[in-house]
Amino acid sequence: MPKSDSILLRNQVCFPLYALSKEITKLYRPLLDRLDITYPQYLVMMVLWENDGQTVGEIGDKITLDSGTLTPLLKRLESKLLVNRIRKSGDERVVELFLTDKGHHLKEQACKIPEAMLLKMNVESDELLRLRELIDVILSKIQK
Amino acid sequence: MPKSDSILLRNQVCFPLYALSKEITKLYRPLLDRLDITYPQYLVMMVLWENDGQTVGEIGDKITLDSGTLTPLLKRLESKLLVNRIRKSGDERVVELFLTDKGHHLKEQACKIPEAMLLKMNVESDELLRLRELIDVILSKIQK
DNA sequence: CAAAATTATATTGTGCGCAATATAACTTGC
DNA sequence: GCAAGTTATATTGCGCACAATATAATTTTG
Repeated sequence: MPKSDSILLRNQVCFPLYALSKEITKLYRPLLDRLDITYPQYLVMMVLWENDGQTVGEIGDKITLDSGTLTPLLKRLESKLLVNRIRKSGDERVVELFLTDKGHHLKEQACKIPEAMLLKMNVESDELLRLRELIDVILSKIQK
Repeated sequence: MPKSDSILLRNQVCFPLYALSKEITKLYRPLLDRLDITYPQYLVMMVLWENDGQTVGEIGDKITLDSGTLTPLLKRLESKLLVNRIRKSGDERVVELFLTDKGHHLKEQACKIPEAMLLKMNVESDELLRLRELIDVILSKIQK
């Protein structure tokens, strides 16, 4: 590729990635609207469904979000009555997140989302698998 | 994969994509800070470097952003004296964007960014090419 | 040619995303 | 045991991202 072409949008690698990420969030939106949560909120709920009672920091590590994003997001989940934010006795700096009954129950509805997304995306599962493998390789190289 | 695993974060395909997109924006940031622009602003500038004098709508189509995002972003580029927003004579609804001299000159610095990013990402160019091909396939399927 | 429909951008409101900073609680060293 | 350093979350400020709506200009239609 001639050097003069390197600044053209169509030759960028990261732009399609940015565009695809946004497109997929848009595909999730109508499904998540029915649960009255957003995509980042859905990520937090998945983390808690797998393991209830995690701290803000543990959740943030898993979904790569910092407290500036998580604190207000978690307060919104609390105002929707999906989680409780409880300061740890013994170390008052730490806030632990616990699912409410409503938060636990939401999992039953959420379970249908992955399959619904596969259908909406209209993509071969083989392609998705290759995409994930490739992304995982690149992510691990970048993050170290 | 058992159905009960489908809601686990580690089994999601879209989460690594979301995470990688954010990571890459973070890699761009120090490079773009030197030009005093953000990643979405950089995308707009690339579109204008390739073809000056495009409308808000044309720019939005190319980088998949709507006027709610672009109008304030373009005003920020204008306040940095990188572009001029000029209402088209003959159709006052249309705003055309023109690079200033400063905007044109910024391209010379920006030309170094793609190569710098490749170095920072520490990824085989072969892998990046495969990633882009895969993403393009999936994007085209989703967007139709 | 005037009312209705369409088009293009702008505005508003909500929710991320993140850097920088603040605050409060805990731990360590002397 | 207390001052200094560290840790965990919270706050602030700015810039996207996008849905919903508004506004204004143009085009279409009867």
